[in-house]
Amino acid sequence: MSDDATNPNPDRARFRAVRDEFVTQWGTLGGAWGINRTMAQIHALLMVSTDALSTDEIMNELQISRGNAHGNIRDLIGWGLIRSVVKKGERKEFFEAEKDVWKIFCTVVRERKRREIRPAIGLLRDCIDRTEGLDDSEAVAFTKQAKSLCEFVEMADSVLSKVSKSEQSKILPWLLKWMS
Amino acid sequence: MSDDATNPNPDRARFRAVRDEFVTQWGTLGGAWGINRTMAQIHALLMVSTDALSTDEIMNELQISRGNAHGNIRDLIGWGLIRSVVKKGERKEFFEAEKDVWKIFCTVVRERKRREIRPAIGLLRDCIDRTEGLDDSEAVAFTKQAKSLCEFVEMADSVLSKVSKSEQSKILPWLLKWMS
DNA sequence: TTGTATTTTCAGAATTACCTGAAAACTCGA
DNA sequence: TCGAGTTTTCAGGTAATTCTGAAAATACAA
Repeated sequence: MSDDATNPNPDRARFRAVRDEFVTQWGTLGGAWGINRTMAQIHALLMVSTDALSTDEIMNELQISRGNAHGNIRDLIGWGLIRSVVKKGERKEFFEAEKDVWKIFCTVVRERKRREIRPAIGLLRDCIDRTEGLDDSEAVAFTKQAKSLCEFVEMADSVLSKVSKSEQSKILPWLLKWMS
Repeated sequence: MSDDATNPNPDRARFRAVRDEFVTQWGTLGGAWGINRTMAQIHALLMVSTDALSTDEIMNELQISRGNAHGNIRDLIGWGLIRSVVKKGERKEFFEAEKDVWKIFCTVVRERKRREIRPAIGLLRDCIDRTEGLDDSEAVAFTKQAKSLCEFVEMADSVLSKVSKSEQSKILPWLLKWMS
């Protein structure tokens, strides 16, 4: 009898251990960037999976509840980082992540712009509008600082737009050349 | 009698209202980027203050406890975003923020590189080392994806290093030209 | 329609992160 | 050395977030 049942490919076991550590740590890192830990873990898991996984498989791999898995999967779809796929002959939904790192980057940039950078610009412009011309030395200093911040954030916004809309093959050579 | 006591410069009151909203909202935005809300608020407050503030003044402005103010002030100093200054004739410590937006940006980039990007690179390299050459198709795919991620993060790290070490006056014109 | 598989929802539980306030430690002039 | 002013610490409390699990809703094949 083959020992596959009791002792399958040992390399697979070693791989699993590394993958699990990767998923866990990636989740922790996500936390530092304001991303829900579980959401980052699911994303990590799908990024390194060769095939699409069902909600149940994700629940099992990460040892989380159905509700938790479901919500974070929906959030990831909302971010555009994963998509649902159908497997023929299966009624379940399966999920797969975009694997291309440059595309992932562009997606994250686009969403963060929309969710956080735009609101920040709105806030700053509003603050400037409402304090511009006030007769108070502190107010004058405030407006000046708000304008500096606004200008900077708007510039960052433009740069990110350009970068995330361009082709990786166009930008990378530029950067590498410039960085030398 | 002048009505200064009962009705001081009304522009100052309007300014205060806007400033308070700015500080509050900036704190909320910080949350989305993994930054403690109070820390972001203190930073916002000091960024738009004309003079350095004491711990007690910060406590009063933000209505927070001494311990909370103290800890977050120390964290901001740890990030290099604010510094303590001495006022002659005063025993208290006062704090002021760097106001130059480009310098703030460079400081944040430097710290985030150190605290999060470097550890991410460490994790990825470790995962690659430990799965390279394993005889398992999933492991091969994992290693490949980890290499892509690692390459990307290392590139981002280099770019950020270059940008944050360069002069604003050198980078900005370049960016603006490139973006046109 | 009916039964089964699957997804979605959400109230309450659990966890985590954050904050408070008071006491201890420290600083420094007198 | 003393004492008032100031900073630091931290045990315990609070608030915010995240997670669970079971029930309800939905989808679909027969």
